[in-house]
Formats: sequence, C-alpha cells, structure tokens
Amino acid sequence: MERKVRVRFAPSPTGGMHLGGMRTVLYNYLFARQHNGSFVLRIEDTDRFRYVEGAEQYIKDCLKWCGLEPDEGVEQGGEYGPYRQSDRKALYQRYAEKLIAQGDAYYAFDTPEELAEMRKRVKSQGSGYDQHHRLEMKNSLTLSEDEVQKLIDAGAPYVVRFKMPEAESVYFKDLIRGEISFETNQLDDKVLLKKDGMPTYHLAVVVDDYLMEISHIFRGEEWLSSTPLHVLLWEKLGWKDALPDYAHLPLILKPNGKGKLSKRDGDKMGFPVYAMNWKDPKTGDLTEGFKERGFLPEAFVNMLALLGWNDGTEQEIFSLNELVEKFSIDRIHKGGAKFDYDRALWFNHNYIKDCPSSEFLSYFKALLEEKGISVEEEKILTILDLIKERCSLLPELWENSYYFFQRPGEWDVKGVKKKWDEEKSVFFKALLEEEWDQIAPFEEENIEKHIRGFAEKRGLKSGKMLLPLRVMLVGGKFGPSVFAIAEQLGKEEAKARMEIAKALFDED
RNA sequence: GGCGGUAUCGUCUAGUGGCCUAGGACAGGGCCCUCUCACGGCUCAAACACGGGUUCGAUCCCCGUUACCGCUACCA
Repeated sequence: MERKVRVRFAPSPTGGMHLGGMRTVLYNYLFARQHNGSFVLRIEDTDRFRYVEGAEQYIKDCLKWCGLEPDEGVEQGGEYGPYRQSDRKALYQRYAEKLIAQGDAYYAFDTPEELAEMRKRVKSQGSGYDQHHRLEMKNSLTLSEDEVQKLIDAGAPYVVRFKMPEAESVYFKDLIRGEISFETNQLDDKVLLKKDGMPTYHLAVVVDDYLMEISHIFRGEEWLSSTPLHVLLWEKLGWKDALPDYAHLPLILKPNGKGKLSKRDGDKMGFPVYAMNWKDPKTGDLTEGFKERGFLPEAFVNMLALLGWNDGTEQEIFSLNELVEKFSIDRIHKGGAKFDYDRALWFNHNYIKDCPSSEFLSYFKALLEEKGISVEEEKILTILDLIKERCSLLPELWENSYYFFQRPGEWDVKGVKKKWDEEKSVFFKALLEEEWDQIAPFEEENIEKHIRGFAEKRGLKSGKMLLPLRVMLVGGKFGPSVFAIAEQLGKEEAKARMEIAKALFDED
C-alpha cells in the first residue's frame, strides 16, 4: 500500500514563527524530499479573532530564508487548492451536514452562560459536554426536529458538535510513539463548526488532509490528545482507508523552567525564539529573530534538525542534502528537549568559521557601506579569513575587525603600562626610525622576520615586544596574528598608529 | 482532577539483554599551542528517577511509584 508521499505544514497566521514550528517544517520538508513527495503549505486561518495581518507572508518568508519552500500551497498553487481554509468554508459545512445526517454530529444551541452553568454543575475542567451530559443540554438530540428547525429558521446561533461514540476504544499508530489508544467515554463532544460557520481545527484538518491526499502528518505533540477525535472523524466520514500516518514530534521546552518554550522565555533570557524578526502590527512590538540576530540559515536548520533527532553516529554537522538523505522517523527522540541557546551558538560558530569568506562578502560590504567605508573586495576577504573563526554571530564579524578599517578611538594603555619600560620605549623608537622603512615587501612573513630580527640584534626577546605592538595597532589585546594585522593596515597606517600609541604609553 | 505522553551527565543525546569501567557534543575546570583573543589538541568533573518483577544476566523487557510535559475553548 505504498502511496505517494504528501506532507503539509499548516500554520495559523497569528504571529511569530516559533522554533518548534520551524522544526516541524524541516521534518516535513526532509521527509518529502527523501521520498520524492510533495510538501504543501496550507494556511489555517479559521479563527478571525486571532488572525493577524501580514503573518501569512511572514511565514512564507521564514520558510524561504531557511530554504524550505513548499512545492504546493498558497503561493505556488497546485491541484488541491484553495490552500487557505477561509476560502474553503463551504466545504466544511457540507461535511458537517453529512455527519449530522448520519447521526454522528448534532446542532447545539446552548448559550455561553448555559455552558458555564453546566460546567460548574458537573465540576468539569474540560468542556463537560460529553456523552454523560449532552442529554441535559439544548441541542438537536434533546429537542424535536420541529423545534430545531424553528430555532435555525429564527436565526438562533448554534454550533455543530461531534457525537462521541459511547464505549469504544480508539487505536492508532504513531510513527514515533507506537500504538496509542483512548477510550471514547473519556472524550467529549468537540465543536466541529463554530457559530460563524467556520470549522474548528478538528474538522478542517481532517477534511483538508483527506482532500489534499496527505499521507503523513508531522505535527507537535500537543496534538496527540486530539488525534482520537481526528481518527474517528476519518472513519465516520468514510475515509478510513486513507488515514494518514501520524508522527507527533516532541516539544521544545524552556531552557530552565517548565513548559513549552515561548517568546517570553527568549525575551527574558536574551535569545531569539522566532526564525525572523516579527513585528506585531497591533502593538508595534518587535521580536528579534534568529536571522536578524546573525544566524546563518544553514546553521539554524542544522541546529533545529539535531533538536530531537540524530543519525546514530557522532556527526553533528549536516548539510540540508545530507539531512534529506539521512533523516529517519525512527531516530526521532520521544522526549521533549529543553532549548539550549549555547548549543545554537556553537552550531552557528561552526558554520561561520568553516564557511568561505566569500559567503559573507555581500553582507559585510553592505555593513561597511552603511558606515561609509569603502575597501576592495579582496582585502575584505583576507580580513574575514583572519577573523571569522572567532565569531559566533554575523555582527561579530565587524566587532572583530573594525580596527582594520578605522583607527582605534582609544588604546588600552592600562593593559600595557605594567610591562612598558624604558627598554621597550627605546626599542620601538629605534624600530620606527631605523627599521620600519626597510621592511619590504610589507607582508606578514617579512614583517615578522624584520621585527624579530631587529629585537634579537639588540639583545631583546622579540616575544616581549609583540603584545605592546599589538595594542599599538589595534588598541587592545585581541585579534589574529599581529604581523598579519600590520600587513593589512599597511606600512603607513601601522606606523601612524604606533607613533600615537607610543606617545600615550610614554606619558606616564 | 481526568486522559494521554515521556523519563541516561547541568543541557542536547548514543545506547534496543551481556560489547557499559555507560560513548559523543554544548557549557564548566585544567594543561598544551602561543604575541593577545580565538581555533586546534590533550585532559578532568558530570548521568542510567525509585521500587518490584522476568532472566544466568538488566540502562535496555513487564508492573507500580514518582517527576516532568501535553490536552482538557465556538485557539490552533
């Protein structure tokens, strides 16, 4: 019974694109690619109260940034559209009616007050609307056909509820967790159609997954509890044979505390939770994303993939293609994972240091341009080669290289003062006056040869001269090889900096 | 509360009855390299939740307890 692999990501356009959501996208994508299947993007916009303008485009942007674009969906189109649930409203109503006609669903006219009263009475923390209490309520099970028709004709608000079977066991197989079962007498009568005629998630997801011929459902573990309802719906609608395989993904948890990772946690602990910057159009609040924080999409995707999955070896760095090749559902971990930002940083660091500098060129050039600095590409590349291994985030590329492009604003005089003495002062004076102009070509290796040689000729340990030299050139105790720095600065600029700094060091 | 799920170092995890003296990675400590900071190399510390079974033998299988997570909306 091999069938064509068709998977979908079905977000509701309500806000930022969470890490967990991105990982769901990734696993969907990997599975589709691996099986030459199709990856569908469906927008679940059935809740008009939570709908947020711009969120749909934003979701698409996030997928694009990660290179995980769908084959089919709102943007690409396809044969199974429309791909926006708000455009499929009539469809759901038709199936709801079918269920009612079969006796598997019913109209319910209870007001919110009546519902609240009932819940209080049965002391339920859930809907309380179940097989044990539905006969006490105002619905098409308790009202005569005439009464029901009259209410509907009079425009009385109503919802359609699923009539949960009485004493059945529902079994289904989860690809990650194995066999799972529920007893229907523990489940309640969920709303299928809301009073505005829109379906709830439960109805919509089943109808759409069937109509779109979805073969595998990858979704968060939070859906596990409602899966029996969905399975029952597939059965009652007569689609049992087409039931997709379920794979409920472990949740991504808060780093320290308890519960699901939320945007709040990121704000509190200073790390992003969303893939890309998200600006709430109502409040105007901006939430930083991994992209803007300075993550490379490849690193972000790699980190996500390893959050709950591994290939069984000790390999940790995977390209997208490798992931496509090696991904497997049975290697997905069952337990939730606490998110560790340090680990995310490590992945990014790894990618930055191993990535050819040319990959950062356009980013870096734009950054320099913004600062009004213009430098030849080749030089930028050389400098990036020198410093990228000490960067975990893209902005650190600048933080670790600014001194190549502009003179230090101040020098760490304190840092050298302890070791600064007459001997060194004399040495640098002589170096500048007697030796500096002799260094040609002015290249790393040759600079080193000259400076070390000059020191040794004067009976000094060359190593001791290098730290002061470094501070003179860059302003502090940091950076790559001091000779490489000198070369990039050029003979004149290096000399100028040395003179300024030396005067500062000599002052006291 | 009910229902469902999960349980290995601080964190992400490997492990599918003997290869385990429980492996790797992040973070942390130390050492080496060294002109600083990194990179790299070496190294230290660090875990099978608990109690019963099953078995010649349990991290691994079964049961219970505990803990944690999720669901329990006309939200998804």
